[in-house]
Amino acid sequence: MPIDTARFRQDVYSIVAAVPYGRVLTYGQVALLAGYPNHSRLVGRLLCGATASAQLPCHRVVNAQGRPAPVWQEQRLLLEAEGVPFKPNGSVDMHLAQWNYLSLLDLA
DNA sequence: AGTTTGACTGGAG
DNA sequence: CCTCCAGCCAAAC
Repeated sequence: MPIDTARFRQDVYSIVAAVPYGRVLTYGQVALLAGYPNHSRLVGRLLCGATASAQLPCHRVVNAQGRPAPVWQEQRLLLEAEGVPFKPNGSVDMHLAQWNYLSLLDLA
């Protein structure tokens, strides 16, 4: 089953745009929610071209280890400014910051 | 049309 | 915790 790139891109944007302030998602999670589990790299590709768009909080997307993009140091500053919990080694504390359906309970 | 690339991932050392 | 490696797959070259 081939991938619907146009729809995939649209879904990725919608998902990322829905991430609450101070919360993060992983590339794999976005790909999964968009309906294509093994396309985490494609998510990264799309967001790379979306950095210019201030409408999209693409800085709230990190890799599965909670590590920000090595080639984009500004991302860490943006996250810290939102109060995202970082561990001493420089990676996000995913246990606290990752956005999932359970996180919806905290927003109440 | 074939090869290389990468804002990924999970596991191994 | 760190780096390295193989698997991954559409996009870019």
